[in-house]
Amino acid sequence: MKNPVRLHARIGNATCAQSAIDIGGSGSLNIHLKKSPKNVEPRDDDASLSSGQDLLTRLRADIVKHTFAPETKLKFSDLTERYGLGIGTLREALSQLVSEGFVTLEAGKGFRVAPVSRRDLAEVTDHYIAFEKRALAQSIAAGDDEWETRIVAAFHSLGIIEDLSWAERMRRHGDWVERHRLFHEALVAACPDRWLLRLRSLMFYQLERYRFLSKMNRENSPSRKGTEHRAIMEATVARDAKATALLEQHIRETSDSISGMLSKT
Amino acid sequence: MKNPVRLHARIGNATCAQSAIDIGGSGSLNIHLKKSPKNVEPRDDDASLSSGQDLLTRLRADIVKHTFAPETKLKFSDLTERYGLGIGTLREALSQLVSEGFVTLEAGKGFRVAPVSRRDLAEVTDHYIAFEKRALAQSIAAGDDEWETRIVAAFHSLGIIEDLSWAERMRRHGDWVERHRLFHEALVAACPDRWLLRLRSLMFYQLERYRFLSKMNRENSPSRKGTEHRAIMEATVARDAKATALLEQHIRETSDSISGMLSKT
DNA sequence: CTTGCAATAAGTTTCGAAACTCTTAGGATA
DNA sequence: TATCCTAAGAGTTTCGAAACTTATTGCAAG
Repeated sequence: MKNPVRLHARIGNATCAQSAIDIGGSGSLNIHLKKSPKNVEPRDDDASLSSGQDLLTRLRADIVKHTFAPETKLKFSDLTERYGLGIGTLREALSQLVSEGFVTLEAGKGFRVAPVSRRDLAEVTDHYIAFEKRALAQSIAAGDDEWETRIVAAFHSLGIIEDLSWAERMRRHGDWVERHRLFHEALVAACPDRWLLRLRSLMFYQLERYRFLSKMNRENSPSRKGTEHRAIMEATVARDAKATALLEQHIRETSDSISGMLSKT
Repeated sequence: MKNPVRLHARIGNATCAQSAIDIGGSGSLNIHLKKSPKNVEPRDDDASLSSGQDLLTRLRADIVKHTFAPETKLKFSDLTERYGLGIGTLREALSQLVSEGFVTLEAGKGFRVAPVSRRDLAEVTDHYIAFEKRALAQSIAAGDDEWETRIVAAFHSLGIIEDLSWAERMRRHGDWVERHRLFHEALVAACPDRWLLRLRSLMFYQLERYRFLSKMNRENSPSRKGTEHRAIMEATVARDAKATALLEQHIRETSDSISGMLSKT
């Protein structure tokens, strides 16, 4: 039970923490520069941030995935056991999630998962569409070869899962979520407006929480998604202005189907 | 040396009425609250926010006011002394400011005040204008008598300071900042889109940091501001659609003048 | 049965110390 | 002089316990 020596459990997994509000140019585009093997490097790769930042990613993912249902009370006694981290570290991560809108904090009553509603979904959808359309337009205007290539790669990676059978897709849903996010990030990666990317990212994660509902309850026209993604990808790479319209339609259709589910509540 | 009893220094009156610029130093009063087991003090006053949330406001205000210059390292040894709070509490507040974009965090290197730049100002300005224009339009469409009245009141309160002489205005600059914020909040208060208000607020505070630069360095056409505010107020209350155009011009002029200052850097 | 009110339990918030990391200074070696 | 190694110092990150607050229970009185 007791742990006399504090050992920062540094598991070597490469799940790097990408903050939803990541501004910096920590893009995956960066080519790894090989360093001389004889020299000692202060840090191997990009700073796999401290366990606190890692926790932020895990907590947000668990809320997005509805591991914690909306309005669930987040008790520290439960959280410390689940994540194996101290109270202070947990408070720090939860505070950031308050700023991002995933968690609410009432003085003296602790933290709760933020509620969901049809109205909230409608707002998030509208803002996300507005951000992503503008970011995509700017990205199309400014993107270079590397940007194009990354989109094609991300689309292919996503398509591998979308072409699977229903059962297999459900089994690898975690992968789908990750690759879907990377695909949309690749589309807008060349946008030079850092704040626009930041705001887009904020809304993306909010919407992802609703998006997960659709996967949990029912499957919505699976093959269609893949077709839409392809059309968006092709129009974008062709620098076709109608890419933004396709993107809007793609997002809105998904949100509308989710909104229908929420009405039952 | 040790302090066996933790006494939350509870200064018994309104704490946040005027955000005093001079917070540090030895200003902490030593109020001894004897805790008798029988006597309970349930109705001391309306319990204000926890000291942690209060700290968040103070820290943000100090960054906005350039009490901590951009890119300043925020050392806990300094902060604990200045705010009289523990490290954990400070980390919690700083984490939220990271999410809001006021502070950056590098693993192992601690917190720093986020940098400012001409480009960042341009982005923040554009987003803020877009948000506020939409929020104002929706507010005009949905506002009721109470909303109108609040705007008129906020404008009057702001005008009292703007009509003062230059020296007097500078002396009460803290009041001006507060009332200016309340005026703009009143304008959009009837907007039903919660996320739009949230995003607007985020950009407002970012812009306020830049706005403070203009006051610190030089005065920019003082009487004009008041005229603009009046025009915006009147158009809004009249539900005139050109209110948004006036608002945009008002914001952009301010930002442009600040941008000119930043170019020297 | 309902209400009021202690006493207890459950949970939150704060704090400082210890573990850990990064930087810098000093000195030895070639 | 330049380079590398070590150690001390400064600063950060984490953790759990103690102080504090809210919710629940138990019990007596109306």
